[in-house]
Amino acid sequence: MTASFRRAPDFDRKADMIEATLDCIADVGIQATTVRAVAARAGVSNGLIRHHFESKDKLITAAYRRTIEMMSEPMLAVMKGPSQPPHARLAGFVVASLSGPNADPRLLSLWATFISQIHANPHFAQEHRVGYAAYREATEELIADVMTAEGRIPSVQERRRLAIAINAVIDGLWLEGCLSADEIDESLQISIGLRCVEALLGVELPDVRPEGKES
Amino acid sequence: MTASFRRAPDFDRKADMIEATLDCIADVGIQATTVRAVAARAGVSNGLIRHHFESKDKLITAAYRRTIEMMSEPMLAVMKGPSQPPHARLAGFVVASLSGPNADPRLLSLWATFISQIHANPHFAQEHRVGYAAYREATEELIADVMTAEGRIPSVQERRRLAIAINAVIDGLWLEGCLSADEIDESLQISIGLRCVEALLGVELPDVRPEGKES
DNA sequence: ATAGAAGTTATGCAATTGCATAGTTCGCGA
DNA sequence: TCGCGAACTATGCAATTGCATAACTTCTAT
Repeated sequence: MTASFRRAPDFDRKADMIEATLDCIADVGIQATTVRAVAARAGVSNGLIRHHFESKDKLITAAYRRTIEMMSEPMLAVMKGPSQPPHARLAGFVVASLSGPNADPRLLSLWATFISQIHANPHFAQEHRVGYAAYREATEELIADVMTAEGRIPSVQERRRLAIAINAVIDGLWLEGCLSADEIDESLQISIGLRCVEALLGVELPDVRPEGKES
Repeated sequence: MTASFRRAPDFDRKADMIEATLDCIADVGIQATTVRAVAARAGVSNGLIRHHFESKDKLITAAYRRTIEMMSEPMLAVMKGPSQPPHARLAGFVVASLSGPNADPRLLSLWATFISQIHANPHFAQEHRVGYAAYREATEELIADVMTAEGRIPSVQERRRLAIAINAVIDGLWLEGCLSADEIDESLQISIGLRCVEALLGVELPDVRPEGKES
């Protein structure tokens, strides 16, 4: 009966559990993601999860929030990163969206899991709406900056139309890339993305390589 | 104890159960899609499902196959429909992919559910691979025909690159459209899709309206 | 030091779930 | 018409699951 344990010191154990939840969902699917399975992965007792999260639903919602956070990271890095000319910034965004951690098929599994439940779970719908609005907002800004630098100030409708189109291209390429990561070359995916954006905006973008290493 | 029932006559009761499964998944999510829930929706006893399907897993797999079938329908309609000039054919494909039954958010829920399980369930991976290969194959053909009609015969790499890009645009727009069906206008989505394809191929496409009604 | 608060484990329970089994009813061919 | 196979229902069971509870351990404030 001796329950010897070490109390989680600095880092937050909650984060551990959320990470274990994501691992579980990505590995065995949402159906097999039980409280016990998550606890086993996190290396804690199942009771502890209940101690930190009000319910399983709250745990899953937290996992969704974390997923949105992960997917937004490349975008935020570009927005908050060192100030660059608009064209380089947009190109950097495209590259970041299609490579690095974002190109991980695991992320697609997670994303699809939550998206599939948006209609069934009202909490998810809210999380999604907020996250996606911010995403499109940012894209619109990136695009508008490029157009303005070209001397072609877009109307509100034009801004929106371009943002929808470019987001669609990037999302679609991300999807395809993750779905067949073994057949499709990542750099090909990136160059297609850049060329599409160039074609849609009628501009020329600088050549940017992943990880910020420029040629 | 009286178990009065009508035997399913002409139409296949299996199809009923698959449809009920899809309804269930779309409405309440894969987690709440139990054999009993499906049986209730189909208006049959839960034992009957087991009678027609070897296991729940087989039922779900059948539901996935049906989903792929539904999503491929517009594509097949264009491919097998009345022979049209290549440009009209491609435009018709874009329109069909972004409107009609394909634009239903319910379809996105179903698709996302299965996609999210591809990694966890080997059967799904197989179903996906086959279905998607056929899809890309067909797109490549449509595109190649257009390019050939323009007198610009594309190389194998060029064909593939264009197919990936155009598929990505269509998939991405479909995604966005389904995800925010209430905010985004369907016809705007279609016109963006057509303009994107035009930009990517460097061609001009005829104006096509949904449901095959040309203007 | 020491008490109290919070982290953590172990265990149990009622509800659910997939599947099995036995029995009932229907339709069709001989 | 009659019998037999298949469609169908009803019921039960073992395993699982989310959650509750009780007990124990560690940390921190005083």
